[in-house]
Amino acid sequence: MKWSKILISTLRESPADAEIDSHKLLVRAGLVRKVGAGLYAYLPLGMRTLRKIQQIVREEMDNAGAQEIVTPILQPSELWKTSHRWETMGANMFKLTDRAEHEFALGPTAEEVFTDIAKGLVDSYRQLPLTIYQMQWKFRDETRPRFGLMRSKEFLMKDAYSFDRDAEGADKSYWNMYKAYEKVFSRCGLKAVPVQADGGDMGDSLTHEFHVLADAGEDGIAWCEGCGYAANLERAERKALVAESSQASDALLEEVATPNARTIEEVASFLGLESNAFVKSLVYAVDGKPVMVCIPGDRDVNEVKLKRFLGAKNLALATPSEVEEATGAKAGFVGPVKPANETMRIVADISLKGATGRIVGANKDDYHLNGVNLARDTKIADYTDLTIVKSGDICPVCGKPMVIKRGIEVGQVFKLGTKYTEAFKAVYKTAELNEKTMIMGCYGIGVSRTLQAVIEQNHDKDGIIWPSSIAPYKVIVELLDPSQEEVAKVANYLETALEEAGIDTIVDDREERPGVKFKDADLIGFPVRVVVGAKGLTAGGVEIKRRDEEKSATRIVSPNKALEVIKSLL
RNA sequence: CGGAGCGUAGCGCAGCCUGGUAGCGCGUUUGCUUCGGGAGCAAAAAGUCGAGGGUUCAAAUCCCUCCGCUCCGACCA
Repeated sequence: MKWSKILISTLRESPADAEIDSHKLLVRAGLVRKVGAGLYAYLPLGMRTLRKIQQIVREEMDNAGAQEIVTPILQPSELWKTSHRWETMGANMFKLTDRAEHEFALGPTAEEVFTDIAKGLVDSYRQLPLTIYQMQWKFRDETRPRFGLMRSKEFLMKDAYSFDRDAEGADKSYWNMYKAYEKVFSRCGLKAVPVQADGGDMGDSLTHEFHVLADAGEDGIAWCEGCGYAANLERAERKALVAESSQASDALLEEVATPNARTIEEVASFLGLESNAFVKSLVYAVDGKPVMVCIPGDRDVNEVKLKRFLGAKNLALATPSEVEEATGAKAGFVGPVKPANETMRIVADISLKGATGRIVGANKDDYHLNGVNLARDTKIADYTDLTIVKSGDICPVCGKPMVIKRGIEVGQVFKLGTKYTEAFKAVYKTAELNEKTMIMGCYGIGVSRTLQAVIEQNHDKDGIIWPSSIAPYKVIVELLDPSQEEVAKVANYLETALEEAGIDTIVDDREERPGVKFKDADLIGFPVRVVVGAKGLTAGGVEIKRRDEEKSATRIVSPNKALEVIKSLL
């Protein structure tokens, strides 16, 4: 294919609205073009790579025994009302009505549709297990789309759903998909690591996310170099060590005036103490009731863990007036010792169990309490893991210190149990003629996000470095002097030979100076570059080099040997 | 949704404070020269200055309203 016949437009400068390298390169290399916030058009080069990723996903799904179907983007509200997600997902969905006032959503995911299909089409245990999947555009009303394709309102997702007779079968389906995902990402040239994740509203607890480690990632991951433990910070645990008391355990309660010192740092510097001597107390509004949460002063609450532990539907920090009503003091001076609302539930982080000699808010403006023994002085109902893991925390598996990394989530596998099949009454007949509810799993890959993640993980200062499996074209032939007959002849010969060998090739036949062509080739990142020019031909042939090699690695090869050499480099 | 910033040619920006006929670089088109890592010269096309309203003899510039975009935060099956 000739460059001059393809809609390619590269930019010398980065677009002003791009922050991270992969986003800048997507636009500069002419792969996509922004249509609106979180909305992108895929241009010919971007489209080619997107299709190659899709093809890899498709092949691995098929290899894993999954069957491809496609379901409508426009989904009737009834399905969502059946699972009650019309309300719970509510604001994240694009909802619309037709002229007859029937309600619809643009599908943000498709558990409901697939469950409904399984309910309708699966009658017998003989039809199970079944895994069906689709690749379809998904829509989510993100409050803040960002980073190009990374978080957009419309994106391409592969979603698969498994239906099994029993828990054992569901387990098998889960790990089958898990393995297929490892293959997908490795074939795309990505180093993606599976990490334990939180199930959110989706179902029971077994779930893994596949992350591409990158500083630009939006998720934090606790990572143990020692044993390979990896978990999303939403879920990550640590070996909880009860922090040593900085003061005598039999210290008596003492009220200290701390005027205008609200934050832990302010009080600490006021009293000349370390922040971990403090117990941070926060009041949450949990399904309409106040709950106080106590954690070590140098830590943060993990609201995901808190929400799960409390079994809460809605959870948010209490408003200033709610805080005063519950404790009798303004935020900054609240604590677990005798709050105004004596029946308020108080929960504490596991690392505070048995803690003594602490400082807490006194539930009285401008005062704190020193010498607090939590067991003696408070009515804390539960001690459980409620904090966000920090760098240096102890791995719950092997006991070594962990580090925090950033990751881009490119896929997730979930065990759903019967959450949807029960709601839809998706049952099958067993051999004994009983009715049984199918056990479900769901498995997603962000196809368009994967495209960008590959760039984030494979680029340098000059541009993208495509893995050859998903490059828009595997080979670029730089025809340096299109007007010179001999040079053009060699380039045409190579184009034909490569295309006949099934290798996508683009010939840069533009009337541009060599420097421009080299810069563009590096920017777009074709895996192999073949330079055809008078100088090289005089020196013995064409010049071949991989994108990830230095200039000095260039090979000079006679045109009739070029195909062989190129194949060995892909 | 809270906080901050931006909107001027396809892209990147200046001009705005202090109102007076719209500018620069890149890209595009034409011609000549050049030609191995983003060439030079000459010429040209391209903008209702985000939209609407107001103040003024006069508004890109001052005021009001709205819209869009970006960043930080909250949110994120």
